[in-house]
Amino acid sequence: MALRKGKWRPEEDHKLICYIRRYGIWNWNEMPRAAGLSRSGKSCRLRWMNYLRPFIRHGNFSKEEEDTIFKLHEKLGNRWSAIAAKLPGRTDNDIKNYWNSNLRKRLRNTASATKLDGLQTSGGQLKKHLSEGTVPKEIPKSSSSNMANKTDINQDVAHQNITAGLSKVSLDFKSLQGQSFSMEGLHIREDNGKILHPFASDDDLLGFFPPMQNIDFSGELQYLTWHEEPVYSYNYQDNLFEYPTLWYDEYRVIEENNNNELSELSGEVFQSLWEQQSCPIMEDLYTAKDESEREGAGHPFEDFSACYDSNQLSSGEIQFLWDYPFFL
DNA sequence: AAGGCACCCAACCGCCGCGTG
DNA sequence: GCACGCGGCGGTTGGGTGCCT
Repeated sequence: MALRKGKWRPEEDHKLICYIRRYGIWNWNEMPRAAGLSRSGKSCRLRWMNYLRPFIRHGNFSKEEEDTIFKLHEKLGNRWSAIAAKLPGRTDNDIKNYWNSNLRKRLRNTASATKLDGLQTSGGQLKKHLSEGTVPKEIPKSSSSNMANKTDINQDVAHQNITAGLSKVSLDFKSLQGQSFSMEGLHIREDNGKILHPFASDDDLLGFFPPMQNIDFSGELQYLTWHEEPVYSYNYQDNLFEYPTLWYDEYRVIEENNNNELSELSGEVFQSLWEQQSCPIMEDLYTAKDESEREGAGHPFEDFSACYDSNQLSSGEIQFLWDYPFFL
């Protein structure tokens, strides 16, 4: 099949995010096929690394970030990935683009202004910087205290990234009976002996699942983002975990009333994209198993039923291991 | 209104380093 | 030591958009 190129469609993003959240990143070249994507592995990797993975921010570079980029670029040159490593949430591609479209231009202006001033340009320093495109911008002294605060915040974010790097939860199997939970904070809900389905209104104990038709999108749609929140429920009648794939949508609608006043409406929507399907939780346990057991399988998890042992489950401990963090 | 132009940025391409057999 | 495959990186491209004439 011919590989698709160009802009990523929303449904392709859905597929990639869903796949990585369930199975993690195991091989970029094989992944597109397993995820049902007609994309190259490189394209998938790029899309994930630059746009889809958690904690990515786009646009609106702060003054502190700009200063940091200038400073690091002076020190490191065009090593965008090294610069990005110092700016949590920013990708090398974003920084590179921002540099090429904004900062470099500003730098040139600053450089010419300096030249015109006829001021001391020590030795061939400016010439060297200009040829390398690395003329440093002066860092305002007044920003030093702000920088210190920013650094602290960034360190916190970095710490969050590290601690979220591997999600691991152990639970006694029996304690899960009759309950539904998600990996995000383990939101446990009693189901009174019924199999939970988040869209069944009588199960909506916390009011988290407004039906789609009650959401008013009549205003100008400012943005509509989404992320998947996997919610498992354990069906103890059939001794199966069920894995209804959910999409947790965040939306924001800006509306203008008769007085030309803008008001904002925001909220959340849960939506199930596919039929609820039975899925032994072992599918995820399999991620922790020996790589060699996957050999020969067209898909690393297609043979997950081999390690599904209900006897062991009903008396043992459930352990969830994820290669990738769940979104906070 | 239409064409030309510059700019932005998402995505592609080619190269390189590293790990593995 | 060598070949190969994969992932990462930086340079570059090209489509979309907005501004100017």
